Amino acid sequence: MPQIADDSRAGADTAARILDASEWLFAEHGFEGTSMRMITTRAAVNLASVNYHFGSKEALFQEVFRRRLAELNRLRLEALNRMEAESDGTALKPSQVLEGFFGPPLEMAADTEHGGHTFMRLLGRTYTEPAEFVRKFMAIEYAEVVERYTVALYAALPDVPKAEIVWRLHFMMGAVSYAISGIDALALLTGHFDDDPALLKPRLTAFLLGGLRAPLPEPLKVSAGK
Amino acid sequence: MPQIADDSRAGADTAARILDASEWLFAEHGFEGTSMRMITTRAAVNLASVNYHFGSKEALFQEVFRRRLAELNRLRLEALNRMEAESDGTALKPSQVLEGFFGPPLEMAADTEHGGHTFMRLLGRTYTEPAEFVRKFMAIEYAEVVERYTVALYAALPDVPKAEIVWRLHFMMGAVSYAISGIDALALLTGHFDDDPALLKPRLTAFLLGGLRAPLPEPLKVSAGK
DNA sequence: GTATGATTCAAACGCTCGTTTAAATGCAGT
DNA sequence: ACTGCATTTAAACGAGCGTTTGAATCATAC
Repeated sequence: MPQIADDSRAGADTAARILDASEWLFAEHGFEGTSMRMITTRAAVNLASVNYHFGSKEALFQEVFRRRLAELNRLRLEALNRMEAESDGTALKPSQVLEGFFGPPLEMAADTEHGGHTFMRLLGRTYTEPAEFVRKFMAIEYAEVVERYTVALYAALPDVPKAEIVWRLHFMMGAVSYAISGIDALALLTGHFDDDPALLKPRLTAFLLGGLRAPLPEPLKVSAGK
Repeated sequence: MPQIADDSRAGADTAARILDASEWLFAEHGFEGTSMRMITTRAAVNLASVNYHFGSKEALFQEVFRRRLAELNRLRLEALNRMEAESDGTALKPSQVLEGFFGPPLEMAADTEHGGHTFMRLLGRTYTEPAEFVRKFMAIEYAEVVERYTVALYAALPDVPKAEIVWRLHFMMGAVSYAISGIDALALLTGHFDDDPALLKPRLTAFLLGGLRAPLPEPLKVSAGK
């Protein structure tokens, strides 16, 4: 094991190269489909260095998530804090809440130069890949952000039942996660997709806002207003 | 190799047991995470019988998809044919098109007794798992349904640019796929989810309709109307 | 320049993987 | 009862897996 996780040391760049290589490989082939030898070959480091620097393959996987998720959720909380400070106690608009929550991941997904896009693809597919050890870890990492943003959404949409809001947040996360990680899937299905990728964010935002503010479904209208 | 793929023969029930067992295991652990020995143990058959009946692990995976996807898309096309026959050439309502496209998978997902729910979880996670050999296969299997339904959506929403409709179909598929395959993910994130699962379909439909009919995003309004 | 401790390295560990083999078994039709 | 063929079975194959080992190498402080 290395002494400390310090960036200004000898093996620092080895560890970083492993993280970048494995991030891409995990996104491309999944956790089980990525072998240690694939990682160390791509990173151009010795096979044993993954275990030396991270302890195990599982621990490496978690570290890949930790460094990106921490940044992502920090940005989300910063945005929410800023908006709430500027609103003088009045409720935010739904579009503001959406921008705060989905803006950071969408911008990260648009960043193809620093691995952001790669990580968002990985995150998208990990939601549906229920590896026990990463689910618990994500629940912890997400807890504060989800709590803060659901409260903000309750206030932004006082007429929508809270359970409905939670569901719609769920639906929105699906649409976003899928839009990011599965873009080429649709290209395969439809063929023509020579469209400007910079338009993804406004397109998606408009769609999400429409869904979020949609009329309540019939079976709920009678017993709504919880 | 078995002579023919006939249900009324000696090994028919062995093949069916393998399909059911592997469907569940693939959904639970993914393709790479599921081993031949896990499958044959769960199906209570001999290890070699997978290769005997299906040829290889990959071929088994494809057969798991083929039997369910064929049924799913058959239902979708039937629904569309029926609705178009009853509409006397006038365009369908957006809600009808959505019901025809997303009704069958949602009902399949609600069926926990015949493996439908299991398969929809598997399908959801396979969208984001880009195993080359299954992507091409899905593209073929989906081609007709997507073509027919996009045309129906164009007619149902004459004011929305076609590119926008394709995008929104994409977003909707994400929301649905995620809602089906990732339900427990949200339960982990929020804690409380003792809600009636039968309400998923109306909730999701209301959300999708809202998104589908949302106002166009700002950057598009100027150059819209393609 | 030598001691010290972090890092890299080649090699090997035991294990599980998907697949193949050849013999055993079941089940017609005659 | 026997033949022919589909199916099942137990055993083994080579390959790749994640991890561990102990020695070689490097950087730094004296």
